[in-house]
Amino acid sequence: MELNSLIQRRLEELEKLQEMNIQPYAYEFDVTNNSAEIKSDFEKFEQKDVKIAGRIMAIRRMGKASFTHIQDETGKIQVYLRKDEIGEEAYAAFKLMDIGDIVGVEGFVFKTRTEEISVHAKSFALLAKSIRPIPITKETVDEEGNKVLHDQFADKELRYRQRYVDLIVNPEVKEVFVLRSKIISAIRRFLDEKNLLEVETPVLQPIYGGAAARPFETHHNALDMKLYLRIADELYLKRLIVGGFNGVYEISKDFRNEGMDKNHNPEFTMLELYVAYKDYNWMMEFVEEMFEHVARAVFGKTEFEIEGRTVDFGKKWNRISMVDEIKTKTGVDVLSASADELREVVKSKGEELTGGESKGKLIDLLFELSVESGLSEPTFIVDYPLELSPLAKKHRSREGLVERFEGFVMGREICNAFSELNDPIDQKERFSSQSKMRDEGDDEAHQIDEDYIRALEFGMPPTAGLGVGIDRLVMLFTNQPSIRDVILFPLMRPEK
RNA sequence: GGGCGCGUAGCUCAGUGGUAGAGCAUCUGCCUUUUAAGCAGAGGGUCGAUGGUUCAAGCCCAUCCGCGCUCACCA
Repeated sequence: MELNSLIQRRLEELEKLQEMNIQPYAYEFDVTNNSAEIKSDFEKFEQKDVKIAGRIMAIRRMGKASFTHIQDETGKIQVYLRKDEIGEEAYAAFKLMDIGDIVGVEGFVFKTRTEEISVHAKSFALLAKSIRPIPITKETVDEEGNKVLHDQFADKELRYRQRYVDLIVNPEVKEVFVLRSKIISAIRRFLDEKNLLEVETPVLQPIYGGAAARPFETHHNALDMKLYLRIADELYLKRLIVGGFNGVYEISKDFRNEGMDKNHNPEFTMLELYVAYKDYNWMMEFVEEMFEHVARAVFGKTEFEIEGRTVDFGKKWNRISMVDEIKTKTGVDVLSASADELREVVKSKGEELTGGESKGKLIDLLFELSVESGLSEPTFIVDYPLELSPLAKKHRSREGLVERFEGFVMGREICNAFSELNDPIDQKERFSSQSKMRDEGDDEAHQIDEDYIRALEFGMPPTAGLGVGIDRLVMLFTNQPSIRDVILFPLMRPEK
């Protein structure tokens, strides 16, 4: 049947209900219990009165009695209604109910002949009429006791565009977002206990910085000025370290005007944190502790099955030197090699190059080609080429490197950290060379932030900094294949 | 941006050039412990869009739109 006529029919039912003096959009309902607690503690509830509310997900009418399943926030429960008990009028009204309607039920808890825990209705109330049909999914149980879904609402486009429908009919989706919320609060609790201060820094920035990425641009009318949506929080948070906070963090959206795929959404959630008087060695242990804390607090365990492999966050992470590992895998000493020599090696790996790549970029490529995909265990890649890291401090003992690490799990980058560069003279030089790269056409090179230099000139203590992509972290812990599966409303092209 | 694939009823899908289909959902009737409830009947379509080939297009061709997977770009 055509959608409009399905809606039309429900609108007619709505009118009929109004003629029966039933208000189809109620103001409140006194809910006393939810489906999960009734089912998990049946002995306590048996024969006791409860008031539950939720969405009708299935109706089975059998003349003068009916069964319906209603779904609340915690799950589904069956309701049994009899004409001789709820009355002629109420039963007539129930006949006008549809799948999707939101109702409240008062009744007592019992088990049917087939042992299903149910609510035997004494009365029911329509709380909100649904006039648009929801996708119908049905569930059976196979011989081995597994749930089998029929006609599942599966169109990914519709699921992302109409997430509200996805959440109604695909309960495992709701699970993921509940876990996401719990993961983020576990992180907050951990950081608060470590005496870090949660702060908020500008989303709208006149100069963007803190990462290599293209920004979104916007315009402020009153000041008639161009503004950028932040690509990172980094430079503002470090200004706060200059200002005398010993530890700060921010969990917030960043925006990058770049491609979209299963690891990238234009807006995404970042955790950044900075701690004074610490370095990147300290930060590695901090990361290990934080991941273990989240694993235990949210999941009560440290071992996870991810893509068929076991990952244990209860153990120390591997630590691998970036340049040493490249040398082990390829025999190339990237520090002594010239850019041209590296270019040849990368080409021999079958990579196509444009010819304009910097030495740092080539090292990064070589690393990706020879090492990165093999990193399934939690691993810190340590000590990056200076060219790739304009905000990180030079390595205390190794020429050409900075004190930086990235954490990888299952071959995916999950965090990025360094001993923060606090030498204003050095920082100025790094910005200058970034500026040269911009002039040479690298539109992702950093802008010069004079005010940030000024802040460093006042003096910033030695500081360790960390960035964690929260969406990717959630993907990891919930075993979801795409970033769109951990973002409630991922960016989509407009409809039509 | 490249490659591959998909787009048919509200949902899940079949339909390989000759009268648009199935299950669920919807509607009518029967049915007081059912459960993918059952039985009997009925309605429901711009086959993503536009153009082309053909006597004839859901099907073949082209272009466009949207989505998915993948590669590239990108932390």
